[in-house]
Formats: sequence, C-alpha cells, structure tokens
Amino acid sequence: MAHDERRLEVLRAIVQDYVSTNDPVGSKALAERHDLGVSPATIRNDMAVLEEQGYITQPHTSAGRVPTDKGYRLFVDRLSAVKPLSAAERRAIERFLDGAVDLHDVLGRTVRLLAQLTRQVAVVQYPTLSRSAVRHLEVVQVAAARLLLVLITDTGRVEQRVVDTPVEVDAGAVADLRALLNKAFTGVKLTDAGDQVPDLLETAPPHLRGLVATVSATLVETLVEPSEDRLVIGGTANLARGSALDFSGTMRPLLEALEEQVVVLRLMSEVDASTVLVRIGEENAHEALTGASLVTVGYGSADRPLGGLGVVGPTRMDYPGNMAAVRAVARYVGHLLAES
Amino acid sequence: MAHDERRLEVLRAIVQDYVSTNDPVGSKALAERHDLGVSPATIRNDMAVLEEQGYITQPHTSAGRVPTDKGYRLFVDRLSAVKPLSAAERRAIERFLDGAVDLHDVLGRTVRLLAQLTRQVAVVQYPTLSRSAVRHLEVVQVAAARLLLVLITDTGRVEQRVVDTPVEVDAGAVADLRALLNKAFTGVKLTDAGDQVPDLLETAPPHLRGLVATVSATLVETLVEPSEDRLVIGGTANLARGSALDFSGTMRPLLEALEEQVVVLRLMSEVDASTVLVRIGEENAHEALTGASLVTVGYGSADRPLGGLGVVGPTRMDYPGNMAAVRAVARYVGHLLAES
DNA sequence: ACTGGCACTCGCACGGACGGAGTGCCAGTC
DNA sequence: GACTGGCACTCCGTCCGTGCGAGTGCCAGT
Repeated sequence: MAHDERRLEVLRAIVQDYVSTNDPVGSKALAERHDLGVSPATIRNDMAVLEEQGYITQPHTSAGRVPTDKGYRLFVDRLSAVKPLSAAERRAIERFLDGAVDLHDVLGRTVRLLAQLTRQVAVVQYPTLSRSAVRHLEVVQVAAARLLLVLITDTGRVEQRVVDTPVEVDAGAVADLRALLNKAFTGVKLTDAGDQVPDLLETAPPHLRGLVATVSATLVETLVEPSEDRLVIGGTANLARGSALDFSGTMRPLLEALEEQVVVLRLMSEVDASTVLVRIGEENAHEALTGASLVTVGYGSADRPLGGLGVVGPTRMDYPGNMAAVRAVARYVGHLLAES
Repeated sequence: MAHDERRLEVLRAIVQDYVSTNDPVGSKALAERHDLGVSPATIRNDMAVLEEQGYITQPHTSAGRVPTDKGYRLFVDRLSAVKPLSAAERRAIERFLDGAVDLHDVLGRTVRLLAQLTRQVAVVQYPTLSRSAVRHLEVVQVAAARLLLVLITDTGRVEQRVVDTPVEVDAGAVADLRALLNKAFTGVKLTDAGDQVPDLLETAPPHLRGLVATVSATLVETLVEPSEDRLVIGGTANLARGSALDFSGTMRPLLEALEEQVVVLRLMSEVDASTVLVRIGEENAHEALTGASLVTVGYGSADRPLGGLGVVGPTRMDYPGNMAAVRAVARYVGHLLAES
C-alpha cells in the first residue's frame, strides 16, 4: 500500500530530523524539509497513526513528535541504508591505526579513533583469552619460592601471574619447568588447557611433580576462566557534550556502568563479526543503560573471533553513521590483529 | 598578634564550611557554627581584610564569601592538619588491595579504591620503566622474519614489542639471541640499556650481528625513551556528581584533558614519595585544569621511586581528607609492589 | 577592640501575561 | 476515499515585575 510506505517515510524523516536537530519535530517543518509531496495536514494524520502504533510520542501536548525506542528499532531494521564512509574517514582509520607498536597501543588507538569518528563513547574489548591459544609460556624466578608466569597468546596478548611455590626452586628447576610447560601447552587453546594437566603430571620427572602441580593449577585456574576480560573505554568527554540534552542530567549512572565494565562485557559477549548489533534504550535491560543505545560488532575473522567493540550513546544517535564507523573499524582492526 | 591568628581561624572556618556545604558562607552562619568567641560584625571586619588580601571573594555583592585559589593555598600550607584515616578506611585499603593477582590488577584496584575513598577522579601512573631494571627478556618467534620481544622489569611490568628482522631466523638463532640479550641486559637499568649495545655487538657471534643489531636497536629505542607512560583513570562518574555545582557545566575539557593523559603525566613526573603535592586551580597552568585541583604523591621507596598517583577534583575539595587518603594508599601500594 | 543596629544591595524564587509552535478536527475539493 | 486548508485550542517557554531574604558595610556606642 502506498499508504504504509509513506508513513514509514514520515517516520524516517522524523528520526533523521530529530537526530540532527534535537528538537521534537512538527508536521510543518517536516513538510518543508523533506519533499514528501503531501501537506502538513496529511502528515499529521500519518503521525497520529504512528503515535498510536507506538513508534513516536509527543513530550507534551502541542509539541512535535519524538521517536520512541520502538520507532528507532523500526528505523534501524528497515529504514536505514548503511552510510558508506567518506574517503577521508577511511584514510583517517588507516592513518590512525597504522604504526601501532603493540596490542595495547592498537586498542588504545582504536578506541580513540572510534570516539572521534562517532563522537560517542567508544568501547573496545581486549581479545578474549578463551578464544585464543598459547603461543609461549615464560617462567621467571623473582624470589626463592616465587615465580612469575608470563603467557603469550597467538592474539598477541600477554598475561602474567605470580605463583608462590611450595618449596624453594633453583635455576635448573625453572628451566625444566619452562620446557615442560611449553611442551604441554604451546598451541593448545586456552579453554582446553585443563585437559593437558594429567598428561603433564605423568611425564614430569618425580622431583618436579609438586612444583608442576602447583604451577599448572594456577595457570589453568587463571586462564581457563579468565574472570576479568578487559575493556578499553574512551571518549567519555563526548558524554558531556550534549549531556543535559541527551541524558537529562543523569549521565552519572551511565559513567558508573561503564566503569563497572562487567555490564558492558556481558553485552559484548553476544557479538559476532558478521553483523552489527544495535541495542536501543530499554532493550538493554540494565537500568543505567536505559536511555542509551549500543552499537556493537565483533572483530576478528569468522573462524577466530577475537572480541567486540562498539559505541555507547544516547538513543538519539546517528545509527547509520555509527554502524558504518563501527563496522569499518572492526574490519580494519581484525585484519591488523590477524596479521601479527 | 591575636588578630592575625583569628583571621586565619576565620579563613579556615570559611574553607571548611564552604567545602562541606557548597554555599558561599556568611558572617552570621560562621559565628553560629564555629565558636570563634566574637560576633558576626567582627567577623565581617576580618572577612573584609581577608578579601582585600585576596584570600576570599564574593561571587556578587550581598552573597557570602568563597575561598580563592590563594585562600585554599594558605589553608593547605598552614591551616590543615593531616586528618588521620579511620580504622575502617585502613581496613578498606587492605581488603581492597590484597588479593590482587598481577600488576594490572593492583593498579586497577588502586584507582577504584582511591576514587571511592575520596569521591574524586583517581589517577594512577604505571610504574615508570625508566626507573626500573630489566629482570628478564623473552624472545618469541611469531613468523619467519618477525619476533616478539617481551620485557619483564623488576617492578613486575611487562612490555612487548614486535620486531621485523632483516632476514629469516631459525629456532636456534632465537635461542642464541635470547641468551645474548639476557646476558647483556638482565639487571641493567633501562636508562642505561643503550650503553650495553656496543659490548653486546662485539661479543655476538658474527652470524648473529645483524639480527642482534636490529633487535637491540628496537629494544633501546622503545625502552630508554618510554614515550608513552601509561595512566589508569577511574571514578570519572564522580565528576558528574556535583558537576553543575563544581565545574559550572564545563567539565568537558577536564574529561578531555584526562583522556589526553599527557597533561596529567607531565604533572605526575614531578612527584616524590615523601611529600604530598597539591596543585590548586590556576597553579595548574594547563587551561582545562583551571578550576581543578590535583593532590598527588609518589609511590615506591625513596631509593626506588616507581610512579605517582593522586586525585583530581574541584578546587572546592576536602584537602586534608584527600591528602591523607592519597598518602595512605601510596604507602600501601609502595609496599605491595616492593615485595613482589 | 569589639558589638549591636541599621540602611542598602543584590540575587533568586514566585507568579502572571504573552507569543508561538503544534495539534486535532472538520468541512471542502479532486 | 484520500488529501487539503482553515480554525480553535492547548500548552510550553520566556519575559518581566515584585517581594523576600541573606549578607554586607558602616557607624555610633561600650
């Protein structure tokens, strides 16, 4: 029906105008700025229907309309074409990310880049340990009965852990331990690390058994259940930009939730690399994120997902633009990390 | 002169009241809440003098007085006794920091702890590389002509760097390289790393010279000049708490400056572990920090300073309390890191 | 040197009036 | 049946004037 179609067109126009102006948008302004080919009065009728269906709402009688979460959802699902990035933006991505010296640097640059491109708060998850494999294990003695374990994964991530040994160890034992551990764990996926332990204990020379047991216990415990995945956050200054407008002064819980990390991490865990995931307002369950939207996507290749990244902002955000930026950055980061 | 003494007493009272109420404080309220033994009228005279001397100011005629930066400075220098922490707070520090599993964790906990104790934005500097020494160097081959260097310092910090080698290397060469590097650098202060290179090159077997040269160049370059020291920041949500009140809505530049890191890092570089350094408002030179105060102190022992930590907040802050908290936390962290 | 009293100054909160934007509805037109 | 122009109505945001209260500076008195 030509009817419904125009109504959707009206919704799209409302979302676009509202996002760019931040004012509730009225029928007259709509008719002027978009050539829908109909008069304001007609638009008013359409808007009445849209309101009844729950896609838009008016803050108060005799104000313009504002999209609801449901309205944004429809917009994202059906009305928004992915906005291709400008050449300048593509170049910015490359220039920004090339020349990063290590993983930490890559992620730091990524988060700054995303924040800058989208003018939102950016969030990047460290490559998840559980999805990667052991590349190398290093054992360093720091005291007579204390060792430092350093784990290097094939995603370039480095993890360290201090272990107190039951007895004092000497340099020879450390070297043996290092060899044993590397033999047992190198190339093994972190999630499977636990399975190696029995074998390892059996092949270990008797005088090292106790030591190996202690060390591998710590290793498995900290690696198989990487309790705290890390998150890099940037661009919080963007929250202050339109804060009063966008979050009606209550950006505090949002900042707190971001610092908690755990909330965001849970949301991140659902991403995959092929589709950009958008969560709008109330869809976020978590209280502090009501009124906020997340645009997230996984990075890494399909067969080896590494983690997620995205942006957090007011529901009133430029979805097509942010989706495009998030996706482009994720791709580039994925390539970058796949190489190294 | 009993005169001057009471005037200072008045200033102290003004600072205390203003910090706790956030209202400009008038002569009458002062007389009521502090028993200075004189009438409001007398206090008014004192206040007039204090204002003339630039220690306090009134936002507008017929409002109470507010301390100026100069007033806070005097307060901090001469009027504030260090407020001892409560037993509960001491316990909180221990409970919070014990059980940290690695360096990252320690610093993360520290920053959260500080933010919570002071209700301000907390900042913790990673132990500075240049002040520490090499404990171990690890070389891992990640591709035919690409190596991953992992440096472990005696402060427990781990640094990684990727090096592309001029020629392909085999496992034997990697092992030799590892041995050579460790022999040359272990125990050497990072700042002195450059001095070892000539010796190293001389003792290296001819067929490894090129490789050693490349690798040690990268090593020295990235380590002797640790261009980017890292910073952990937390408690930004506290900015939003009284934002409108404390920063008159302009907390954005502050958030930006914090994300820059470089500004704060420069300020951090001046700390030492024995005295708490307070910078008030305009004293901070940097524009975005006008209106903000920093309370910082170094951590680590006198003979081995590791880095700095502190809090950032509005000039209108509880200086004695924050100074006490910052110092206590720094001490504890210093011990914690000295042990490991 | 301190105090009580007094006139004065402002900022701020309250309240009413006004204008404008936007709506819903209805009658008219293609 | 779909669209349009017109119209009355609602309600928000702003502006302005007023009154109040807090706080000051000054002065005369103890």
